[in-house]
Amino acid sequence: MATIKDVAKTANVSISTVSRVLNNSGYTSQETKDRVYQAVEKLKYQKNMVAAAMINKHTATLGLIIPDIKNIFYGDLTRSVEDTAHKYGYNVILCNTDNDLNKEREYVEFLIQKGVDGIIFSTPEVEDRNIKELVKAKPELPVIVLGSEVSGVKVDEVLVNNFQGAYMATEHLIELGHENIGYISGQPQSYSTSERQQGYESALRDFGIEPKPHYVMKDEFKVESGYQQGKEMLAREDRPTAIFAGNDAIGVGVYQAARELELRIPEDVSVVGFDDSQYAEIVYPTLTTVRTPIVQMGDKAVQLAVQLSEDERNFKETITFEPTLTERNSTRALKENVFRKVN
Amino acid sequence: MATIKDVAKTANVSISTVSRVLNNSGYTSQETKDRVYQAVEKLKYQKNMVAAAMINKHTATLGLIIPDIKNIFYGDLTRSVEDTAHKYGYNVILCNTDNDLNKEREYVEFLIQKGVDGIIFSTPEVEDRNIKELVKAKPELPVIVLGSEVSGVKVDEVLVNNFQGAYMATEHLIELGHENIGYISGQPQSYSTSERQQGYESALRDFGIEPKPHYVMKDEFKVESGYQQGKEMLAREDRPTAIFAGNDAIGVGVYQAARELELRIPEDVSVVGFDDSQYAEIVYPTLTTVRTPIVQMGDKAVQLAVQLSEDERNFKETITFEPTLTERNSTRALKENVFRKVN
DNA sequence: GTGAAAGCGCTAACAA
DNA sequence: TTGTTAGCGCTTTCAC
Repeated sequence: MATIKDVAKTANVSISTVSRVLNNSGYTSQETKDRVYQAVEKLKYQKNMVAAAMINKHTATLGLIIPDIKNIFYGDLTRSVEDTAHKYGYNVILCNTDNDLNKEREYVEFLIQKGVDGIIFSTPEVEDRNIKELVKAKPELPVIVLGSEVSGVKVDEVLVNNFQGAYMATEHLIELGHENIGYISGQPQSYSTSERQQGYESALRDFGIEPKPHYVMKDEFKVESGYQQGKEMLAREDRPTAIFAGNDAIGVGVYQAARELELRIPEDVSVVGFDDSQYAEIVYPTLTTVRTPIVQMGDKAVQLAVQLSEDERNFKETITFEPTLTERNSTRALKENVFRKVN
Repeated sequence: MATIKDVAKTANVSISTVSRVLNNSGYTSQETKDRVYQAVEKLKYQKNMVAAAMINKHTATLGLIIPDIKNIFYGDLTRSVEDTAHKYGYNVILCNTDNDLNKEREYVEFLIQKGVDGIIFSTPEVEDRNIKELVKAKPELPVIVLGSEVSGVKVDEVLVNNFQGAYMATEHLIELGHENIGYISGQPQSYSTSERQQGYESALRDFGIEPKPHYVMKDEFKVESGYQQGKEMLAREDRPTAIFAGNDAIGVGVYQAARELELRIPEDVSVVGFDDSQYAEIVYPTLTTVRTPIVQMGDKAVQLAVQLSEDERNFKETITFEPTLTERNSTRALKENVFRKVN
């Protein structure tokens, strides 16, 4: 592979001149510029970025840490992150942790050794000690947390308003006349799970409905988990007439459970999901769900990372995006709405 | 950040000694080893891999080029690739091209400048000029093509037997008594599309059924495309009683089309997909589909890339994996099977 | 405007 | 067994 030396030689200039024209730094005459570009062309020279990175301390690479790319939510997120990164001239190294903090730590170390310019975490844990340690150990490294808050340290966060989303979902159901509304969600220790629960309960109370503890179940943000929990909740004597699922995958699991119990959706049970992932449009009936503006969020996270690494600004900010409700066909009016907002 | 110099200083040895113990190369006494490790511990030293890479010409990074990570097929694939890469101590840089060859070229250049140790292409194009150019320009760079053949150049390929998979799908349908079987598939120029078509037609012929050209449609490997094509094909007077979809996404689109036309699956129309992606288990009824051993394929691709980069072996090989049929609930017997294999 | 030279952090001869 | 030294390919002062 041709190096800068080769270019210098064939262009009959010094390597510093080559560097200058290629990086547009310092003065160079048009004539030498031309000569250099010709040489570059001729030798098909490509800059060795690892050599450059050694000096610049800039690798144009971002790390993205997620639980699992097979999960379509993270597919959408990753695509958005990669797209904006690419727009800014960065690449992204993908890391799947399966929510395993040890695996995550390994990845973080590796990324640091490789000199990435920033790390974007999209991990559902509130108590992520890796993030805390990292932020303390390397305060100059841009760290963006996407989708959840981390307790105890200040980092840049880009969030969706989970409370509001859950509130909207629940409110929608209440306005349709539902009173017995279940909440089936994912990891109990996850930020989203608890924020959404608060929104759900808050909506219930605001309409004068007392939340029932046995209408709340939590396990994992997965189809299988939604199925198991759904089967249990829908098999109850006093089964809810509507279920607010912590995410779309759980919603899909609830569909399966309902089908097994010969309950029709939405006739016998309404369901609302969260995320507005691809699942929502693929299932039948299509799933009413809370839309997380995932593309904008991924975009913003990368923007922050890039700014942090290039401008070295350093105020930790929290940016919250507002969700919207996407109404489809998995909910229906139970009866005329008898509930009115009391608070 | 602590450098090797700092470690050398606090351990009271030379930097080459530090390098030796950290890389387990050459002789070092236990005592110095201990001292070095202590210093490393104390300073929380992490090796700067970009400096090392400059000498080694080894970045422990692989590039993975796919059309779109949002497509769940590539989600599964990417996960498998990343997992094995991680097992071997490599990271993967993800690149989404949207099948845009210009975008792909950009990525390839970037990856080369960053000195990746290999590139895995999973692009559906047979005529990918980027791959051809790359292989010619840098024959020493490990290039693995995953899931499709590239005409005109020798590269390492890991494939699924598309012909056989399509044959099995079609045969399954024929054995169920279907004669009028449609084939709705993706990009006409894609390797998979044509291989699968051949398997489909071959099965038909082997059972004495003449393929009908108007039962074959091709557009894109997407839900929407399956829906549009499905609507058209199922609206025909002589609509097929079964459809072999080029992949699961198309199969899902066919479901939607059938629903719109008030055709029941599998009562009125049977459908078989390809890939055995997550979609297959989520839709209702669950989708019978040809299972691509995607995990093993991703795994193998990485193995090859790693071997190629570390051992510098260099025989271009083609590894073909055999698909299997996963029977679920989207197909049913039309009548007693009247077809017998004639060839 | 341009070139010489130092040095980024590390590895690998080569000496000792 | 350990240290000295020469680079890897590039950027960037600092002279000229």
